[in-house]
Amino acid sequence: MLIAGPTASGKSRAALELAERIGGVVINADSMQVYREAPVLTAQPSKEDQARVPHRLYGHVSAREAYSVGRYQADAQQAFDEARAAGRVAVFAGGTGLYFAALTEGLSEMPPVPAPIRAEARARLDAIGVAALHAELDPADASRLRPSDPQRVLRAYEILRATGRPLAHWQATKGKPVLDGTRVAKFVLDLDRAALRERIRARFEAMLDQGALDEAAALEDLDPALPAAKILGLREISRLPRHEAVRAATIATGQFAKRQSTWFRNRMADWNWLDVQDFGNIIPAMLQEVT
RNA sequence: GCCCAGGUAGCUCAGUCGGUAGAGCAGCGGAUUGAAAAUCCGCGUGUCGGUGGUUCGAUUCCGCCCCUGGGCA
Repeated sequence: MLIAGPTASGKSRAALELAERIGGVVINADSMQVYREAPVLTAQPSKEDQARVPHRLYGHVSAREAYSVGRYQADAQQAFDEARAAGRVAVFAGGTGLYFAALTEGLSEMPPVPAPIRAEARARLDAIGVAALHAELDPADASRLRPSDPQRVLRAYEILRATGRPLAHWQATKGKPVLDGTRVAKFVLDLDRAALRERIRARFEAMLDQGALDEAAALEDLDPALPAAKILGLREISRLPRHEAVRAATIATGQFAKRQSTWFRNRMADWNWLDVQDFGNIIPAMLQEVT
């Protein structure tokens, strides 16, 4: 069972209650909840909640590592296989559209890029700029990537350097989805933007009272190039007084929620959409889909 | 009470020598293949405080009123 939804929409709670009812195991599908050092800031399920039902892939890697969709796909595959072997239903819950794509659509097979090449590519990007790096790409990649998109241009450059072939070549191959051949029920939790923003604000206030400042302090020296450095609220907490941090983090998180919604609305249009406004109906609606 | 400054987009402000206005932020829409809580693309959403006057035409000029901030009493 797949439960997607924007941040603060109540996915974790829904997944927990559903898993309890059907003897399932909750598997994380969120790119930031994998980091062990920031359970509060990334809104991971509490220790108590995780004790009620088996949870997988929450805080299972260090924020000082560079995690990725590729690693997620492998981790998710293993967690899923183990759930099945144990005779349990896998309940994937999270807000990362790309991770769900890895589960249901699969990623292209691609060789890993060695760390030295990644470092070198990054240095070159910093040295000559995105547009110039874009000009060095294979035409197949250059034509489909904007010269203003540093992240994708960098990725294409890395792959070209590491494999000698353009990214487009690899992306033309289709990999096997984690849930290939599995019968899945897919749900998107929905809530109107204004209400969501208010929940985000209230949740951030609560995070500050539950140790978010200590988490932020402990990650003060984190390499800004690492994915975990992008955890929402991290920068705001360490640089601003409380009320300004709340305001800034709420805005940043609301903007993120909007991007999530765009993905869900356009890429998960055929999923089962449930309004979180009346949370009581969600679990029954999900159970009805399963039986 | 008097004097000064100001009232323009959700916010902070620019501007129109009279021809109904534009930036940043916020917001909205879209893309999304190993950094995805990332990265990128697109879109001004407005009784120009109110009301009279002058004018072909007023957000702009003039009068009065209201509101905000500062100063003097």
